[in-house]
Amino acid sequence: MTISVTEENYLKAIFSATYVSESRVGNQLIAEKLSINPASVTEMLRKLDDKKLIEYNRSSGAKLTKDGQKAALNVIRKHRLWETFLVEHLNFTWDQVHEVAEQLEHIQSDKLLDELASFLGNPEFDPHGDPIPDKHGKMPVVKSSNLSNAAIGKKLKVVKVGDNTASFLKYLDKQGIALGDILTIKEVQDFDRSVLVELKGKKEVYLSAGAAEKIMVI
Amino acid sequence: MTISVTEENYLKAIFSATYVSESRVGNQLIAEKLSINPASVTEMLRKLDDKKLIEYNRSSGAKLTKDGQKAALNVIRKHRLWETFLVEHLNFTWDQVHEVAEQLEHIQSDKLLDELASFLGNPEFDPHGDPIPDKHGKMPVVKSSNLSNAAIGKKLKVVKVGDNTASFLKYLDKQGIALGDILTIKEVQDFDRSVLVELKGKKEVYLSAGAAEKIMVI
DNA sequence: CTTAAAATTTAGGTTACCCAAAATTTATTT
DNA sequence: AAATAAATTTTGGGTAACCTAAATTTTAAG
Repeated sequence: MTISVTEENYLKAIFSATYVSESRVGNQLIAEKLSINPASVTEMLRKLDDKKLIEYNRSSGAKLTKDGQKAALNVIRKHRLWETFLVEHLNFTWDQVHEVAEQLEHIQSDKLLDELASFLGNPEFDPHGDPIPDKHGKMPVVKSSNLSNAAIGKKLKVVKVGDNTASFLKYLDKQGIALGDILTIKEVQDFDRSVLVELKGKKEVYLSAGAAEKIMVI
Repeated sequence: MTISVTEENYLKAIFSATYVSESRVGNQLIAEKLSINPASVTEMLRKLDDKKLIEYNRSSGAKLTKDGQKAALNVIRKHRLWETFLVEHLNFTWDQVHEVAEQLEHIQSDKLLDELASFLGNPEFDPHGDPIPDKHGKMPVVKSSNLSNAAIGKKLKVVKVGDNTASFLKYLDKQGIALGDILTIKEVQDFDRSVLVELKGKKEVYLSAGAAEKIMVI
C-alpha cells in the first residue's frame, strides 16, 4: 500500500495538529495548514480512513491510527535528517532548509534513509532543535520551556526555536542568538512582558514577549 | 514558467533519443522510454512545443530547442551528481543508484545543486562513467569505444558502461570488472565474436560479444 | 501510383487532486 | 428549545496525466 506525496502531507498536517493536545483535528485546520480549500479535505480524509491511516468522523474530526502515525513520523524523520544534512554539509543556513526539505522528505528509499542517518551520525536533533524520530518513530524528549516564562537571574540554554519561519530565524541571527547559546535573564518588563537577556556573558539584547515565547530553553 | 516532473521526464527521454544521431524522435520511441501508451504522447508533445521546449510536427517528430536542451541537461546533471553522492558517501553500489536518482533529479533548488556539486568536488563523471554536464550544460567528451571493436593485444582502460541496468552491473561485479580497470584482449573468437580478456594483469575472463559491446574503453 | 503497414491522432474515459457555492449538519447562544 | 452561527459536506466543475479503441496520416513496397 503506497502513500502518495499528497497523502503524506495530509498525515504530517494531522500529526502536527494533534501532537500537542492529543485530540482530533477538523477539516478547517487541516485545510489551513495545507493551504487548500476545506471542501477538498473531506474526500481525502475519507480515503485516509479507508486506508486505515486515520480515524475519521464528521463530528469529531481526524486522528492518526498507529499506522498513520508511523507514516507521519517517517516523513518527519526524513525532513529533519535532510535539514541536518543541508546545514552540516551543504552550507545551508537554518532559514534556508525548510523549502528544500519539504521536497526531499518525499523521496522513497529505505536504504537512502538508513545511510543518510548513519552518515550524519544518527543525530537526535535537527538545526532548529526539533527532535528527529528514530527508525521506530521514537523521539528524544526534552522538557524545554519558553524564555518568556523564565525567572530573572536564571542561566538558560537555547535548545529549540518554536517558529521555523525564515523571518524569525533571520531575526535571531541578527540578534546573535543561536542554538546552544547560554543566556541570562536580566529584566522582565511588567508592561509588555518583554525581557532583557545577557547573551553568552557578553552583550545584552531586548526581546519582545512574542520573540521570547518562541525561544525554547532549559 | 515551471516544468513539471512529467515534463522533465519527457525532455530526458527526448534528449537521450536524439543525443547520438542528432535527428528527431517519434511518439513511439518516447512512449517506450517512458513506459506509456504512444497515444498519450501526442498531447504532451504539443504542450512542450507550446512552451518552446521542443520543436514538434507530426511527420518528423520531436527535437529539443535550446531551452529544452538546457532543461534536459540540468535534470541529467542532477541525476548524475546524486548518483555520485550515493556511491561516494552513502555506500550505494553502482547498481543501486538509478531508482533513487530518478526521484532526486526532480528536486528543485539551485543552491542545493551548486552546493552538492562543490561538496562532491565538481566531478566530471558519474559512477557509470557517464559525463556530468556542468552548470552551463557542457559535458566532457571522451572518445571511448566498444571493447568488442578492440584488437588483440591492446591494453585498454574501462571508462564507462554502455548499459546501466542493475543486472548488467551486477554481472560486471561478478566478473570483477570495474571502472578504471586495465584489461588486455587475449583472444577474439571468430564464430561468436566473444573475447577473452586479461583483467589487471591477473585473471582471464571470457566475455560474450553482447557484454563486450557494453564495456566502453580507451 | 496504389496499397498495406506503421505511426499518429482523435474521441471518450479514468484517477487524483483541487475549487466555489449551495446545502446540510453540528454547535452555541438566547 | 428555537434561532443563529460555524463547520462540514455535497454538487458541479476544472486540470494534468494517463488509457483503449477507432480513425486518420504518413511511409514504404510493389
